[in-house]
Amino acid sequence: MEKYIPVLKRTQLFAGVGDDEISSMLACLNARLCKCRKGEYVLREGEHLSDIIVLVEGALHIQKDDYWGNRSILGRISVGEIFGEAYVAPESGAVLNDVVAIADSMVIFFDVKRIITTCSSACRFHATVVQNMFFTISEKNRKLVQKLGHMSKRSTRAKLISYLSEEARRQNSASFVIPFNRQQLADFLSVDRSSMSNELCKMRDEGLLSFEKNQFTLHDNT
Amino acid sequence: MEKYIPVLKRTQLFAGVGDDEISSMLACLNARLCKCRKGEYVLREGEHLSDIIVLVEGALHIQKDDYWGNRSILGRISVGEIFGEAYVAPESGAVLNDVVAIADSMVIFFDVKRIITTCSSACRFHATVVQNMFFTISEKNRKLVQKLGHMSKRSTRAKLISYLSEEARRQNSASFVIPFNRQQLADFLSVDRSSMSNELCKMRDEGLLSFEKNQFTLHDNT
DNA sequence: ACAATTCAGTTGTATTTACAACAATAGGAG
DNA sequence: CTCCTATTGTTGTAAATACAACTGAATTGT
Repeated sequence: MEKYIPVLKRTQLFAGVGDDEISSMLACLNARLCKCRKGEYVLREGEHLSDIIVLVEGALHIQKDDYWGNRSILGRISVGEIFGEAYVAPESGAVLNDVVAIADSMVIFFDVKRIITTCSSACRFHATVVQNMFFTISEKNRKLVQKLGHMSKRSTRAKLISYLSEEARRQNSASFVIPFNRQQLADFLSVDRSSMSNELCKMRDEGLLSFEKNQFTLHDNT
Repeated sequence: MEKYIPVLKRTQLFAGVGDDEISSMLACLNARLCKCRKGEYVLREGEHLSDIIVLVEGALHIQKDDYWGNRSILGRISVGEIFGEAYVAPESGAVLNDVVAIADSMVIFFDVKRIITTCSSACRFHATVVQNMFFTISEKNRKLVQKLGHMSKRSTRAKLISYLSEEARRQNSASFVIPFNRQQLADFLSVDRSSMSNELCKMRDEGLLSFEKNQFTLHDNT
């Protein structure tokens, strides 16, 4: 497990914690290293979970099969990311998605109870990790709320307006760069790329905004 | 502030904590009571926040104005609920929505740093509150992920299938009751009620499922 | 029993979207 | 330079949705 300390050090969860401290915390937190070959399940829908998991090698897919067996891929987990944090509350019930290794992977399980129950004294940085974990989940929460705000709009245009308004505000400028190309933006907003491209051009022709590649500018229409 | 201890006691945040302990924690956590008259802003978009807030009287709306000034109401906060938890991470940036009192209200602000930094000994239940807060946010997170899963489907039918499959699984039965009427379900999935009703009936006619009022049954189509 | 209200389903139409297919452009690799 | 690919915009059509208006059933309150 020691092998992965440099990786852990770069995660949000262990930010500000030194190598030695991480090493001692691995024991304190009852960390368990787990190898998953490509195609194996890290989490299976219906399981109950009381751990937070960190991916330290490889890559994972979050996927889901509906009642009739149709599969859809909801997201990807990359090295350094944590997952499973949404299921650790006693009342949260079973895991809702499958998590599958799409390459040979290594994950580390941390017992949540051990994390939130600050230990006596042994590891000085335990409190830091608790804070890190809290902030990580808080930040995830914020991103989810934000995305849900865009997605709850009915039309492609409304979704675009919601997203672009947000970015303008976040970057504090009517002119800003987005971190997506057209296909990625369409995927992010769950709309068809060509329809979205079409709508963007209509909005441009109406004078609402202008853009070039990933650079957008919103216009006042006062 | 003492007046609201019975309310606080019933919140998720203070579950399992006695009246006396809550009383002493209010000081320990640097709780600040704040009165908001109807129409006043509890949080304003763009603010920075380092507190978790509990509504103890009244009701609030979460709302948002886009770049061009169009307002939309994203949700309602009722007595006992906590909010603001998505913005307390140092890297999370400014608040993204306005929170407005729709009735004369009372809210209590808790400094997050005080909560996650467990104090020396004074309040025995501090650790319990930390765990409660963590689980509350974790659970919120789970609900958001789940809803996002439904909302990311393109068609009304796919959204319904996603939602109903989930409920069937959660209640561990192909036959189950949903906690919404048709209008509420449509709002939840961000679709038009009549279109949804139409689609539900089509699915019923195709033999995919059957329903009566809020009781749904999914059929195998093997 | 009666009126009023809420709720679910139905229908028709105008609008919007998805989808497929294709054109134009830019950038990179050989 | 030329080929290849990725990206974006464009168009037409079929399908799905929103919207408005209405019906009928169930519920509630008087």
